Amino acid sequence: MLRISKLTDYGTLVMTHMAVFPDRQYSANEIATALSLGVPTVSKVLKALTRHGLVTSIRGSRGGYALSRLPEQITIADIVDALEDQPFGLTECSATAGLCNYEDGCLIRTNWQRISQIVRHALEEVRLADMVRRNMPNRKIAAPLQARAIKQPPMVVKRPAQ
Amino acid sequence: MLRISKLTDYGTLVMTHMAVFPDRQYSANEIATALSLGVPTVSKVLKALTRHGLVTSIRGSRGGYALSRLPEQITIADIVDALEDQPFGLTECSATAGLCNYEDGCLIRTNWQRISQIVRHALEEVRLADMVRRNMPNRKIAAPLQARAIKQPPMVVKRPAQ
DNA sequence: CCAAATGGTACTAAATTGGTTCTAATTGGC
DNA sequence: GCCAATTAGAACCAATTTAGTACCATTTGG
Repeated sequence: MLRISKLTDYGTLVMTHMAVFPDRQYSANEIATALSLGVPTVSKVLKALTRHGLVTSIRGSRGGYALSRLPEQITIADIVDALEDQPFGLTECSATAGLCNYEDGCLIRTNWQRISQIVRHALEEVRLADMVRRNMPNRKIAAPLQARAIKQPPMVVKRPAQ
Repeated sequence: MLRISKLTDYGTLVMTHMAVFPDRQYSANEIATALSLGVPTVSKVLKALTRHGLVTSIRGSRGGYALSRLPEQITIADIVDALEDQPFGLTECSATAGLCNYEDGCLIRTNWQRISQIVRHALEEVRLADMVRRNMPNRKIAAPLQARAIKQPPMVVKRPAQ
C-alpha cells in the first residue's frame, strides 16, 4: 500500500527523539516512556537499529543506546534500510532480479526502477537533523518529541532518573 | 514495506499493455492471456480501473475495455490511486489527519508529508506513454508486453480471435 | 433467447506485520 | 561476588492485509 511499516515509523520517532540530544545515552525504557510506545516494541526497533550500525548499544546495568553518527549524517533512507527487511524497490521485480521471464528488455521494470530511484533519493535527502529542527518551543528534557500515541495501551509510567 | 501492492503492479502491466494500441478495445480474457495472468485477477483490476475512470468499459457480448484517455494523459499516480484504497502517504499519520495527540506542531508529520509529496510527484511525472516507449523491436500484435509471469498457475490458452 | 462480456459482492486462504514473551549475556554497584 | 538493570536474540502468537476465487446479476450483439 505504499507505506512504510509501523516499525519503520517507530524507528524515525525513536531516532528523532534521540537526535534532540545527540550525545546523550538513552535506555529503551526511557525512550518508550517518552514516546508513549511499548517497551518491547521500542526495544525491537533499537535492536535492529543497532545491528545496522545506526545506534551504538552499551550493555549491562546503566546501559543504553546512543546515536552512532551525528544527526546530520543519518538519513531517513538509512532508517528505512535498517527496519525494512526487503531490499529497496517499489515493486518486487524492481527490487530483486531474476523473478521474471521477460526481464530482459522489460520497459516496465526499467521504469519502476527509475521511479524507485527517485523515491530513494527523496529519502536520502532528508536527514535526521531536519526532523528535529523545531518551529515551536520545546525545551523540556525528554519531552515527548511530538510522538504519535496511537492504539498503544497505557504504559506503566516509571520515568527513570536521568 | 514500501511497495505497491501486486494489484497495483498488475494495473501498470494491464494499462501499459493497453497503451500499445490506445484505440483498441481489449477483453479481460485477452489481456490476461497476453500477460500470463489469471482472468479473475485481471478482471478485478480492470473493474477498479473502470470505477476510477481510467478505462472505459463496453458491456455485453463483444464488450471489453479501452483506455479513457491518451497514454500521454495517464500517469502512474493515477493507476496507484485507482488501485490502492488507502489515501496516499508514506505513513499513516501523514496520509490521514487526526490520528495523533501531538499532531499540532509535529515536525515529524510535516517531514513525512514532505517526503510523501516528493514521492507522489515522482509518480505523477511518469506517464503511461513513457512505459511503452520501447527500445527493442516489438511489432507483434498482442505480444506479451514484457509481463512478469510469476507464481501464476498455467492458464488455459484460449486466444480470442481479434 | 442465448452466449459472451462486464459489474459487484463476498468469501477463503495465505502472507505479512505487530507486538509479546522468554531466556541468555553483559556490566555497574553494593 | 552477587544482584539488579539492561541489552541480545530467537521464537511465537494474534491481528491485519492482501491475493485470488467464486458466484450471481446485468448488459448486449447476433
